[in-house]
Amino acid sequence: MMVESASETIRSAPSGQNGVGSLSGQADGSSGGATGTTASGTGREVTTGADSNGEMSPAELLHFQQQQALQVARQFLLQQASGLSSPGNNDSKQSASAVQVPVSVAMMSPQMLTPQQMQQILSPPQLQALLQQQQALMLQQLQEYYKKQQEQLHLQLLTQQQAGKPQPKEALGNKQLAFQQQLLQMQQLQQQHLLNLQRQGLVSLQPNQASGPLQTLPQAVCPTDLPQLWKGEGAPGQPAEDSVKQEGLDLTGTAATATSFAAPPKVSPPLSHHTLPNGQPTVLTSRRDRVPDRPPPCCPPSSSHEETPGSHPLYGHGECKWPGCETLCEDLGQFIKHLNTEHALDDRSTAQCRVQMQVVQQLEIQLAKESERLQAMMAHLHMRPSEPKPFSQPVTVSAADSFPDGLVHPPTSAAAPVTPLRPPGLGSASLHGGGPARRRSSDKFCSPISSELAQNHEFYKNADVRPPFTYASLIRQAILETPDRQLTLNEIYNWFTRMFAYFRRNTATWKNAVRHNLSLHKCFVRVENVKGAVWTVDEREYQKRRPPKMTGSPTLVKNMISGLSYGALNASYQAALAESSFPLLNSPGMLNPGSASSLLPLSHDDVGAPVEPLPSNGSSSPPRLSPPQYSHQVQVKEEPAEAEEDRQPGPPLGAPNPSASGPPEDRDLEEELPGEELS
DNA sequence: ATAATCCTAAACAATC
DNA sequence: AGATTGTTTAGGATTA
Repeated sequence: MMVESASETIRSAPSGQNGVGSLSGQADGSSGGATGTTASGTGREVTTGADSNGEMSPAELLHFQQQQALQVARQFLLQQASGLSSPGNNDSKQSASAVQVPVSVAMMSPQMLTPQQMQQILSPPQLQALLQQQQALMLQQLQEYYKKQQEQLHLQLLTQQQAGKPQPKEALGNKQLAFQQQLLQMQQLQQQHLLNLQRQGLVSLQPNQASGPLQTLPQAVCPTDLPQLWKGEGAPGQPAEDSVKQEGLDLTGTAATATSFAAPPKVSPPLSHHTLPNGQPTVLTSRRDRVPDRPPPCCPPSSSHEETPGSHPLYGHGECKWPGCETLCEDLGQFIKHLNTEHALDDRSTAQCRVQMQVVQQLEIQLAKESERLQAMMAHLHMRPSEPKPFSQPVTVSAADSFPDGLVHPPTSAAAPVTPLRPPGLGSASLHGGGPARRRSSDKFCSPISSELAQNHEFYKNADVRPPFTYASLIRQAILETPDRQLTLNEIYNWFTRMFAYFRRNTATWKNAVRHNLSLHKCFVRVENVKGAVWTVDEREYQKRRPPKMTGSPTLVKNMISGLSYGALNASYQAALAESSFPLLNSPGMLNPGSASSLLPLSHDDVGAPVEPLPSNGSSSPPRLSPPQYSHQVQVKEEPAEAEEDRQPGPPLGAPNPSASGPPEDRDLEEELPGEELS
C-alpha cells in the first residue's frame, strides 16, 4: 500500500505525502523554482540589447542616442509599475501580492506544473495574473525577435542613407514612410487594444500615453533597445523574481492597482515610499511581497486611475509619472507647471513617448499571441472551439479577474475563453484556497453538483483536474445518478474513474477516502444485498449536515430535524434543497408536502432522464423502501446501473431489511424510523 | 482562537 | 493468503 500511495498519489508526486500540506509546500517550492527560472530567464533576455549591433557604426550611433530615451522609458515603466501598486498602500499590498504568487508559479508552470495543478493551485485572479506573467515573459522573446527585425530595418535605412547616397531620397523617404505607417498602424491597433484592456481593467495605461501616436520618425527610438525596458532594472542585488515581477507588472500590477491610482496620494507609511526617487527596485519588491490573492475588491478595474477630474494621468502620489521623471510635485498645479516646463514638446519627450508606444505595442502583440495560445490550449483541452479573436479576447482574460467577489461565475463557457480552464464549479473559493478541490464548492451554496457536473462533464472527464466537490457530494452524486440510487463500492469507484480523469490516478488515496466517507457519513447507508452490499444515500441526512451553522453535535442536529413536524421538516428540506443539489426541486410544484417524500429521490430523476421505473423489482423492494420519506427508495436491486463495468448482475433478491444489514447504527435506525414515514 | 468540515493516512477487522 | 470492503482513529488544513 505504501508503494501504491507513493507512486499513485498525485499530490505526493510533486510535493510529498501530506495532501494539504503539500499544497502550501508545493506553492512554496514552486515559487522557489520559479525564482530560479525567472532569474535565468530574465538574465538571458535582458542582456541582448547591447551586444548584437556592432555591425554598423551608424547603427551604433543611433543606438546610443536612443539609449538614453530608452533608459528613461524603462525607468518610467518601472516607476509606473511601482507607482501603480503603491498608491493604495493597503491595497497595494494586495495587488502586489496578487501578482507575486502567480509569478512564481507562472514561471515554473510550464515545466513543473500541469495545467490542472496550476488551476487548482491558483485562484482565478491568480490565474489571470499568471497568464499575464507569461505574457510578459513571452514578450521578452517577442521583443527580441521584433528587435532584430526592426534593427535590420533601421540598418537598411541607415545604410541607404549613408552609403547609399545614390539612392534617391524619395525612395528612402518612401521606405521610411512605409515603415512609419506600419508603426502607426500598429500603434493604432495597440491603442484600441489598450483601450479594451483598460476597460477590462487589465491594463491601466494612462490614456495620454496610449493615445496620440506621434508622428515623428520611429528611428528616434530603436526597437532594439526595447528589451532593456524589460530588463527589469538589472539590479544585481535584486532577486530575479523581482525583476520578473517588474516585467510582468505592466499588466498585472497595473490591473491590480489601477483602482488605487486615482486615490489621493495617501501613502502608506509602512509600505515603501514609492516617492523614493530612484529606488524602483526596492519599492517594487517590498510592495509585491505580500500576497493577497485577490484584487482590490471594491472598485471596478476599469476605473483605473485618472478618473478623478482633479488628477492627471501623469501625476500620482505626489510625483511626476513621466518616464524617468520622478519629480515631486506638491499639488496638481505644481505638477502642471512642471509638466509644461520639463516635458514640453521636444525631442526628448517625443522619444520617450515613442518608447512608451513601442512598449505598448509589444504588449499588444504579445497579448495577441498569448490569446492565440490560449485558444489553442483550450481547444486541446476540449474546452470548446477556439475562436481566435486576438484583439477582442484580451478582455476575457481579465474577465476572470472581474470576480473578486469569489462567487461562482456563470459557466457560460462561451463567454470567456478562460472559463474553461476553470470550470465554473470551481468557484473562486475552491481555487484560491489553494487546495485542489479542497474546498468543496458544491456543498455550500454554490451551484449544485449535478448541474455542475452536467455542464463540465467533459471537462472533468478529460482534464486531470480534481473536481471541486467533496467526496461525500461526489459519492452521493454517483449514487443518485443511477436509477436505483444504489451502488456497490466498486461501482462507486468506477463512477469516479469514469467521470473524472483525476480519479484515474491516485487510486489508493481516493478510494480510501471514498470508503472512509461512506462509513463516516450517516447520509450513506449501506444496504445488504445478496451478493454483497450496496450503498444508498439518505438525502435527509445529507441535507442535514448542510446547514452551515447547525453545528452542535451531529446528534443534536439530528434530533432537531427529526423533531420537526413534517411541515417544518419539509420546509427546512426545501430550503436545504434550494441551496444544494437539487436544481429541479426548486421549481415550484415539486415540493408539495404530499409528494415530498418521494421527491427527494425523484428530484434527481426529474432532472435527468426519465426515471427508470425501477421496476418494481419487485424482488427488491424492501420494506423500508416504502417510506417515501426517506425517500430514496432503496430498492436493492441487483442490477446496478448497467453502466458499471464490473457490475455484477445478480438475482434480484431484495435485501430484506436494510436495517438488518450491517451495523444498524443510529443512522439506519433513524432512517428507518417508522415514525418518520409519513406516508 | 476555536469549532466544524474536509482530506489523507493508516490500522484493523470482516468478508470475499 | 491475498484482496476487497468497512470501520475507526488521528492529524493537518481550511474556513467561518
